[in-house]
Amino acid sequence: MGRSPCCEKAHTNKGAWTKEEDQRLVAYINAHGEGCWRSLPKAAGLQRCGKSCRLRWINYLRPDLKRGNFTGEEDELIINLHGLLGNKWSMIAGRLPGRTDNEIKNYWNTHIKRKLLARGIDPKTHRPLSVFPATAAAAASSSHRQDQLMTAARSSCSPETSSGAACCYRSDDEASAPTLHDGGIDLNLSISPPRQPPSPSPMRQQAPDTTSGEVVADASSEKPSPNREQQSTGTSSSERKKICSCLNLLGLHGGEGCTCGDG
DNA sequence: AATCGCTTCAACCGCTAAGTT
DNA sequence: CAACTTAGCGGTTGAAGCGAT
Repeated sequence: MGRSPCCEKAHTNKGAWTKEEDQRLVAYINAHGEGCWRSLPKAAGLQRCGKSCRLRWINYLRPDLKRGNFTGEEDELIINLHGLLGNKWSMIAGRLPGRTDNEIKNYWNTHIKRKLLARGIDPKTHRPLSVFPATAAAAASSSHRQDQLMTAARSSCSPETSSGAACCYRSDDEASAPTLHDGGIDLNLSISPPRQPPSPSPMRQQAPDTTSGEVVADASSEKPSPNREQQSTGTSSSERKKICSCLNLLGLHGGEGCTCGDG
């Protein structure tokens, strides 16, 4: 598989976006809809690569984004979904309307990981830590911020939180999220159904409903092409069904976005 | 008030999957 | 069928913000 250069690096801006750039991008997408990110910067008069524009739009400028703190319910949902799907941030984001994969990923790394460690749960395996949390955290994490996590784990692992109760997979607000590590759910699942219903849009474009009605316009008309199945690697229908049944157990079954055939 | 260390998060990078030629 | 092209994903980075001292 060939790999093309992302963009002409010579004449592209990098770093933080300015207000003007944001305005240009929003104006362009409002007028023309999403799609064809490669040519968008030029058409919109932006000195950015398409990738950067796409990211900026998806993570920051999209009008349907829900900004602000995550709720306790969202926390638990993320934890549960992560237990099922692993680091499939885009799939997790697909279950949290108004949240982006990047946002969830950041939130996971900065808040939830620590929260789980404090509860005595390994954030990677979602199982109770069998050794001192900080040690396990260090082993589990490949991040360059291991030391920071360890520090955090130590500091937040007070006698109260590190005692037996902390190992429960329990929400702070007593949400009724099912327990994963002892609930009989197969934690080794690594694939999941598509997060969005298939859409007649270019390449792997997301379903319109995640990108707000007014903006999407007719992105699909710009470059009609067959559907592209969700990127999740080689998901077989039986695997999808398996995932769906797990999501069902969590009360998260995909409904229209589900491709397992169960609806 | 100044400095330092930690946390957060927007943005970048490298890579893969899948459509197109 | 192979090479090319493009969108999208996940990991990582670094600047900015913030609290502690």
